[in-house]
Amino acid sequence: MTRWLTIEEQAVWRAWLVASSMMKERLAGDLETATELTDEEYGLLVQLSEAEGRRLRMSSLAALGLHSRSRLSHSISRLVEKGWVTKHPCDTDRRGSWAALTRSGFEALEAAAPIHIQSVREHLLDPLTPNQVTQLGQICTALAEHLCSIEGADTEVALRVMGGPAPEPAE
Amino acid sequence: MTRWLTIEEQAVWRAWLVASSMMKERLAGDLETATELTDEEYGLLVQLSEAEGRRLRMSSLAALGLHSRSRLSHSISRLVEKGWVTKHPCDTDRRGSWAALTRSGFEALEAAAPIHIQSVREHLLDPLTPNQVTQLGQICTALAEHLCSIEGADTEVALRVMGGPAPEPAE
DNA sequence: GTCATTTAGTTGCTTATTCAACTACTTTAA
DNA sequence: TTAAAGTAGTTGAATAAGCAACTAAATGAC
Repeated sequence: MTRWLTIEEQAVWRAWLVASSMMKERLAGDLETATELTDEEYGLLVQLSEAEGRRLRMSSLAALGLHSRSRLSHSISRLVEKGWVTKHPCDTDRRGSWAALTRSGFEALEAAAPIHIQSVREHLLDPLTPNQVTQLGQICTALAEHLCSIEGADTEVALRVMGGPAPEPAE
Repeated sequence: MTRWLTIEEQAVWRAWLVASSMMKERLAGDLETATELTDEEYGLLVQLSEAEGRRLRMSSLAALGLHSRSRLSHSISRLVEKGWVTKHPCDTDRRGSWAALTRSGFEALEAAAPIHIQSVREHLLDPLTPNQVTQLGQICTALAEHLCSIEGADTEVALRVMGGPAPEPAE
């Protein structure tokens, strides 16, 4: 027998659903209207910018959970066409290849970062009390831990790595 | 000058990002492996099921914020092909049309609902303390209110209406 | 060594999403 | 009453995403 949601549980679930979907849409919108990067591109470039040598193996990039392998391949090709990323072969494993951030990719990212940060502040942090911000951090960490454990992913990696906010403002 | 995020703020933002994207993916996955409905289809059918007479005008459906107008048109066509929805013209406004849930659409939804509820419990509610569930509800409501106010949407409608969990178990 | 497996990554095909243009109807207002 | 503007919804072409099949290299068992 199914245990249905109580009114309160339903309200929490719907609030979560609405907030998370609107948030995603809003942040993507802000980014895309004010910069030359889409949300998706921003995410990938951030990953590259934060990696050692500003480059990552395709597999590592895929493992961050942003994309399926094939989607990543397609997306990176587009970034290469735009001149923001270059690819070169890996010499320790000749199947592999590196995706590396170019100068102009980094500049695009630098230009976009303030917009993005501002947007996160305005829509996520500022509407909440300082207490709520703390609570939200704990709650989302707990949820992420649960979800990572289920699919055998490493929470530390997921939280350190995904969808970060900014490249270092200076080199 | 950009005011960058503190370490703590960054952690909150990333935890939110990771949790919300993994949650979405997980719930969609659970639904799609255990039922004949995709996440998107489920959302649309739920809306119809909860509406007066189990039907809605295309415009109302679009206004719920799930989809753009054109995407909705395409999606509904697919649902019609699958026999879960029918369309008929509106007589008070001859530009308009109704999308109505069919018997078999309702049955598909009924079959899927317990899976979905179970999934929401398991991944969203159960990993949190009762206190955290309450806090999360308040936080997400605040965020939804903020986001709705920005885009002139009605929070009440958004929270009442979007992506609900279930049709009534019996007629 | 060599054959089977696994891993890295790409490609092509199908399906879905977006964007802009379009039809058709309604409303406003002169 | 009729022209202008707005609203409801669809369509088609372009772009992106997802899936399955594929190449190529590495690993592992014997």
